[in-house]
Amino acid sequence: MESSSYLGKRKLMSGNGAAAEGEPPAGSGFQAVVLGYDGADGGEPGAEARRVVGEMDFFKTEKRKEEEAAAGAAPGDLSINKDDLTINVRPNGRLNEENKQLRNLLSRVTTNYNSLQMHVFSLMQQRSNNHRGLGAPNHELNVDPEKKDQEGTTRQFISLGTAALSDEPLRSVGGADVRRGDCSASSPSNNTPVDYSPGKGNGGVAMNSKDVMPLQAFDHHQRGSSPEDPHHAAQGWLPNKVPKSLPAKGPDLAAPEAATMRKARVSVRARSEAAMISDGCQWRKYGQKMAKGNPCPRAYYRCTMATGCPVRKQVQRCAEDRTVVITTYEGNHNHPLPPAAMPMASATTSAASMLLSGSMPSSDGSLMAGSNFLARAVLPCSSNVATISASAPFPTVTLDLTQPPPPAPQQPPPPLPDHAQLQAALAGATRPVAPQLFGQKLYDPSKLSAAQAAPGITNTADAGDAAAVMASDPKFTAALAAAIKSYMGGSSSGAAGGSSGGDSSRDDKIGEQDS
DNA sequence: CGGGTTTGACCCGCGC
DNA sequence: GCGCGGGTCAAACCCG
Repeated sequence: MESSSYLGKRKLMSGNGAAAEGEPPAGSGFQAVVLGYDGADGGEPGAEARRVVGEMDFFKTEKRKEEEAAAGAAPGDLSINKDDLTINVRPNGRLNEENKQLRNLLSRVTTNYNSLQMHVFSLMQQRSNNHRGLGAPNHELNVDPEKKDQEGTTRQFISLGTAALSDEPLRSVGGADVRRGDCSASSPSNNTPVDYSPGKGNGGVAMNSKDVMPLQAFDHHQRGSSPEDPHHAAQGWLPNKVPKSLPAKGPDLAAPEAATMRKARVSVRARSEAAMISDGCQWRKYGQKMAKGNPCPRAYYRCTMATGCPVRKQVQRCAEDRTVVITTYEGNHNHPLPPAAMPMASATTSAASMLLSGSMPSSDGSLMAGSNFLARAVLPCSSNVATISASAPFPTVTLDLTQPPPPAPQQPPPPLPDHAQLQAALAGATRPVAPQLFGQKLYDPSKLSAAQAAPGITNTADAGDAAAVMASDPKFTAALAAAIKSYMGGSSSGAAGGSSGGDSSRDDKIGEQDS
């Protein structure tokens, strides 16, 4: 194992080296989560990272919702207010804990939803500006770069909040001793304005509304798995073999659950001619292998945005339809997240976290039922986009963006000129929707050309933008949540995870077919 | 020359 | 115990 990581040796040697594997940038105490960095902008991580995005305090809103939910909830009650939607669930009394989880779930979903929508909004705005020239006269959305930056930062906060929120329940899931009641304390939803200074409740990383946002992760392996294992903590990314080969890594460490959580994956299916969709992150290919049952090779990538980033992803074309690229994410980033990577990051993070929290062994039917109900109520627009693989070894959320969307749920069209195209993008994510219009450039139009002219990075332009689009799709998140809920319900009813098979990303999926 | 990719070997878990 | 398949390693190679 002392081989450290490949990255450490090869690429990160300078900073991390075999010896320098002190600790992940974000520290091992908590897990910063991010998915993605704009690789297309590639070569300029610093510059990219420096881009500031706007800011908007969604946490307050989020917190308010939570508070409302909590306040309105008499002991034994769960009241959830979302806009005009009110859900009252009256569990059997012993579900308080689960109520908390539900609230967290709701928060995550809601926040993520908002985040994604904001991002889409931003995309459209950017697109609009780009097309009309940045000086588009007093369009209400046409703001100067600085303001844009602020907005972007806001978005980051949003996503950060999502991640942070999503983290807590996971901890609950992960450890028996989790600080369940700790949720509010460690999440950004404190009284104080969002403050991510180091050492603050969320174990945070100083952000100061600048640059990229570190996200707390749903990935527990580092935080949860073994604080007492310095190597792991320092390692950054854990070779799969580690957990596998350490079955009893601390008999007292709730190994099975931890292992399961650690392995949660989020798979995204999208049509793309490019070899790989760009999700805003920089990746380094470290292997390729022919997978059984698929003539197309599977490529293995590792995030290279930061030393020791544990995130990996697999890219493979679908055997049945080679126009479909299946990207499977695993792990959480341990470094700040650039704006361009936020959509995918938040989506996948939420997906994994929801899945993980939902797969809680102690879950009983009532929780499942409640969750399902919740999901359907809050996310009425969910379609059969998200599915969850019940096949072992690891729970995998599959977001299928290749399928035609169901009858379009009415979405209040933003008063934007090019809204039609965006709508199309959101509706389908099936076609290479105006790929050149969206994507990583959104936060800094001036970088557009540079970004596009950045070859040599494992990133592809068109597919990448398409990915950004799909990741921005509210349905993306909604369907995901619904699918997870559905999955959870199925699991609780005893039909859980009953399959086996080779391709973990495709077989035996329990999908969200209704709603 | 630095950084990324390729590719065969190796390790490990799992099923038979 | 053995074989298979997934995942990773790391030397060799490629490229700008």
